[in-house]
Amino acid sequence: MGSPTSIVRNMHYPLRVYIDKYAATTISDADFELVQKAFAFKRYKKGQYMLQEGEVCKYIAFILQGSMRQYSVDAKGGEHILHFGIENWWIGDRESLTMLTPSRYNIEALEDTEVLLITSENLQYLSTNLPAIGKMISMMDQRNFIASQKRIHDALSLTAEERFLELLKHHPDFLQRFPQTMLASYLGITAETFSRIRKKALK
Amino acid sequence: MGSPTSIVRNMHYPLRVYIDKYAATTISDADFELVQKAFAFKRYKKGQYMLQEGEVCKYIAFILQGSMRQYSVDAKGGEHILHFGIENWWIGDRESLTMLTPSRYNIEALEDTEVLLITSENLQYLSTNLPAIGKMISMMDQRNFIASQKRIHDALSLTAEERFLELLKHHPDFLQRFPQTMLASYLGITAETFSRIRKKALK
DNA sequence: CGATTCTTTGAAAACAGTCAATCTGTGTGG
DNA sequence: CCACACAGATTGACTGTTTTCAAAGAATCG
Repeated sequence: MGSPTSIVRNMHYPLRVYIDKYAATTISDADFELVQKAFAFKRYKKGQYMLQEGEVCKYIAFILQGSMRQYSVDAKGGEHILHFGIENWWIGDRESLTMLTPSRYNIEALEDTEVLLITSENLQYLSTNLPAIGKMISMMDQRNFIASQKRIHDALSLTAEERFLELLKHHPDFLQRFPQTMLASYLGITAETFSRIRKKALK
Repeated sequence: MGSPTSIVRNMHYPLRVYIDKYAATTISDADFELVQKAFAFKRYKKGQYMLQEGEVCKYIAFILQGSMRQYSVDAKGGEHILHFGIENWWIGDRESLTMLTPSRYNIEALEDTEVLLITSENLQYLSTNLPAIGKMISMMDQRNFIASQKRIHDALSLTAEERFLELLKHHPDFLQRFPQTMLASYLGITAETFSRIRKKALK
């Protein structure tokens, strides 16, 4: 029999912490065995794509290490970043995953990245059979929704400079981690405007 | 015993249609009895508030008749509409409801409005005891999330005119139903800009 | 009707985007 | 180790879009 550490210290451990945190319970070793089996480990090299526009998204990823961006490309070729995924965040196109429709998004690794992938079926299975996972998913949806509401509010009501300051406040780490061109795209402004605002705001 | 029509034709009927549609099942009469008991009917007069900033949101509402707006007020007193609720849509502050935190939003009836209210506890209860409701809620969350993603994308990548055209395409009824000042606020532009864009786009 | 709110229009100012040039840092191959 | 290429960042001048302020006209409600 494996000692507790054989479960605690494995590569799925961050996911276990995440589940316990958002389901507000402690998942049993037996249940977590099921969870582990439902997720597949995968590495992406920097620049590699987890999803490309037009494909149907087959997995949602839990990021163990590294980072990814989810972005769309508009008619004029401009890229718009909808979401950055970092450690202990999820990334994937939920719409495409469950509706089985072609995705409008690209998901690309920004660094060498390690993730745990789960299919829609497995997620559904865990969700209906393990109450903790059901709870976690509904919390996840809710957090996503709340974060989206804030993002909508900010995008519609704040100036570029105010949005920059919000980013600085809530994700100061992003400033170190991602190139400014991408942060600009995330805020819905040009790289030039980002540069000017940054200079002005950090004086 | 009531005939089937006594269930089918009552005021909760639109909710039943909604559940069947989004849970992709037919809910039994017995289960729907439970649902009916969990919801409370309420009328709001035009201009009346279902929620005011600073209060904790106690209910989510399913709109039977009429319309509402959910909006925030910024530091300079400007109003920003996050969401319009009309027949067969939900309205409420999910964050405040489940976190029990004071809401940043106001929810106001724009017409005389009839709703079915449900508390967080009752929603939780139905969700865990009636599979159809659990399914419906997760679909609801997902639809909300997808709609939010689109709204973020539009707010960050489209010009005011393009956003107007999107509104015209997806919610042409809104143009008739809500004053332009509110539609402008929903799109994140001023009433003056809305008026000019409208004139230009509808020529 | 009168009062209020909503809509339109005009002119000036603020804001952000575009285009183009330069600068910086990084990594690669010679 | 240097030179070069490349991607990202900065700066300036200009353009275009949206806001702001102000005033007048239209619609709605009590």
